[in-house]
Parts: sequence; structure tokens; C-alpha cells
Amino acid sequence: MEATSVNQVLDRAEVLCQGRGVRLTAQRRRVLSILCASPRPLGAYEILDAMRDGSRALAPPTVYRALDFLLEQGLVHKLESLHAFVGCNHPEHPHSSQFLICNACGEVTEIEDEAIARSLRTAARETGFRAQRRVVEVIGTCAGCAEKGR
Amino acid sequence: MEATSVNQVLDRAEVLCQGRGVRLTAQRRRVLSILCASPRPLGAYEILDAMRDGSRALAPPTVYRALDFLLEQGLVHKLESLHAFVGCNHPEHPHSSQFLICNACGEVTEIEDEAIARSLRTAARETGFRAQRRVVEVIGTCAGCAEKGR
DNA sequence: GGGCGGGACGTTATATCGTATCCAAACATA
DNA sequence: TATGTTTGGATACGATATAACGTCCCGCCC
Repeated sequence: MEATSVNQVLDRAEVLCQGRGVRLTAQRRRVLSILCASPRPLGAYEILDAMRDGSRALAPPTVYRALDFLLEQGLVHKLESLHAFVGCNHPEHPHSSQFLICNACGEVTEIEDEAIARSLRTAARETGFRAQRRVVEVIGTCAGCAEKGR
Repeated sequence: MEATSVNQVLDRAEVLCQGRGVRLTAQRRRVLSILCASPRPLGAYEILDAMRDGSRALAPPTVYRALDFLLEQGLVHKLESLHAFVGCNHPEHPHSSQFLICNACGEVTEIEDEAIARSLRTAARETGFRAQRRVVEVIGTCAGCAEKGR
């Protein structure tokens, strides 16, 4: 993501948090900005590395706490199959999206497909299951990489 | 799963592997049987504990290798959101199923919902994505636990 | 049977991911 | 300023997963 775009995301996140009465502190903002600036998902320790500031190294709990907050606020998503995190494209409304993960180039596309969401709701309802969280990750090859025969 | 049923699964797995020209060795059989006998998903280290035999403790790679094989053969599934594994209900045909995971009682239900599968295929096709693996896990409360107000 | 090759397994060590705990600093509120 | 709450720093540890290397065993061919 380009710098301008990252700033837009941060500004929107700021507005969202103010509206919700929660604090987007410097650390949280920093983690969000690192994630949004990355073209690929990042592991917690990669974020940690990116946050190190001169010689001073932060400890894992710092990053995990910030991530917990950002996850709760829907500002980032966790990719369970990668043990990694991505910034969210559209944190405005609560949503449960799906991810297409290319294992050739590493790119991850977040989609919000109503047909998938609907079929998940239907399947859950049929068994009386009350869904709280949905993990939908499709691992494979993106169009670009498939074309290049990767 | 009851003993008879576990044996049935093992026997079917044996037949499947023979048909495919791969070997369901003693270790692999052991891991599969532990998983099938468990009412809940098990972590790799839980399997490891279950495999210890008198004083002799096995090392993690032993279990992970067996799990890799069983995953490849579609005899077990990995639940990414739990870092745990379950035996497969119907390994006969290649399939990609979905999981309903109750975080109250720990029970996991494997379903094979054609509507979900279809909507995933459609979404992937629209973006030219070639799917290799699908992770679909719904975390929430099962009917029984919801009823009891958990 | 003897030799060969490849797959499976044992073992050690280590990488990677995540959390419990305790205390200090920053902040909001009055 | 006093006070309670939220946030963050630091240490230690637990949980999950893999790299690397050597050995054994099995099937195959001669």
C-alpha cells in the first residue's frame, strides 16, 4: 500500500476509534501502519522487528497486545493458516470476510462474498449452531501466478 | 468414537492406502487410531503423549511426519484455528469439508455442504484464483450448548 | 543370499508462535 | 493533587513446528 493510502487508513481508524470511545494509541497505530504498509501478511515477530527503533527491542507481548486490540476493533485480520496478520480493507462496518492466499507470490486478497456468507449462515442454522467467528481461507495460486505457470 | 468404529476406520484406511500404493505404517496407524478414538480434536503434543509407551517418549517429528502423511491422504484434517487435528469421517472420496467448532463443549462437527463449496468455487473463479486447499471453520456455540445457555 | 535404493523413523537441536506475570508509566477524572 | 484505570515494558516460559542427520527396514534386482 502506498504512503498516502496508509495514512488514509490510519485516519479512518482514528475516526472509528474515537467514535467507539477506544484509544488508538501510538503503539497500536504503529502496528496498524506497519501492517497496512506491507504488501503481504506479517507474522507477529516480523512486526516486532519492524517496530524496533534503533537498538531498543520490544518484547512480544507489546505486539500481541496491540494486535488483540486491532483485531477486536476489526482493523486487522488474522490469517489462521499462515499465523500472520493483515490490515483490513474496509473496517467501517463489522464484517466477516474471506481470504484468497496465493502460495506462489504470497499475496492475500480479502473478499466479502455475500454468497459465501449466506451459505455459511444457512449451514449453521440447519444444525442450530450459533456462529461467532468465521475463518474462510482459500489457499492456492492467484490469477497472475497461475498465468506464469507457477 | 467407539472401538468397533475406530477399527472400521482403520480398516478402511488400510484399504485406501493399499489402493493408492502408499504405506499405512504402524506409527501412522497409531496416530490415526488415537485421533479417531478421541471425541475432540487433539494437538500434536497431545497425540505425542498418547503415543508414549512405558517410559519411552517419542519426539515431535515422529508425530508431525505421521500427521503429514495422514493429511496428504485425506485421513485426517487440521483445524487451523485450534492448531489441532481430527480424524476424517469419510476419507473415501477427496473432499474439502467445513467445520463447526463449539468453544463451549469443544465438539467439532465436520460437514460437507455443497452450497458452501459452490460459493467458494464461484468466488475463486471470478478472480481467476486456483484453489488447492480450503479452510472453512466456523467458531461458535453448538445447538446443545446454546440451549443450556453456555 | 547379497547388494542396492528409497522411504520411514529416531534423535538432537532449534526455530517460531504465543502467554502468564508483575510492575511501572500514562492517562482520565474528579 | 489524589485516585483508579488503562496501557506498556520486561522477564520468563509454554506451545507449536521444523531442520538436519543418521540409521534401519523393506522391496527389488541380480
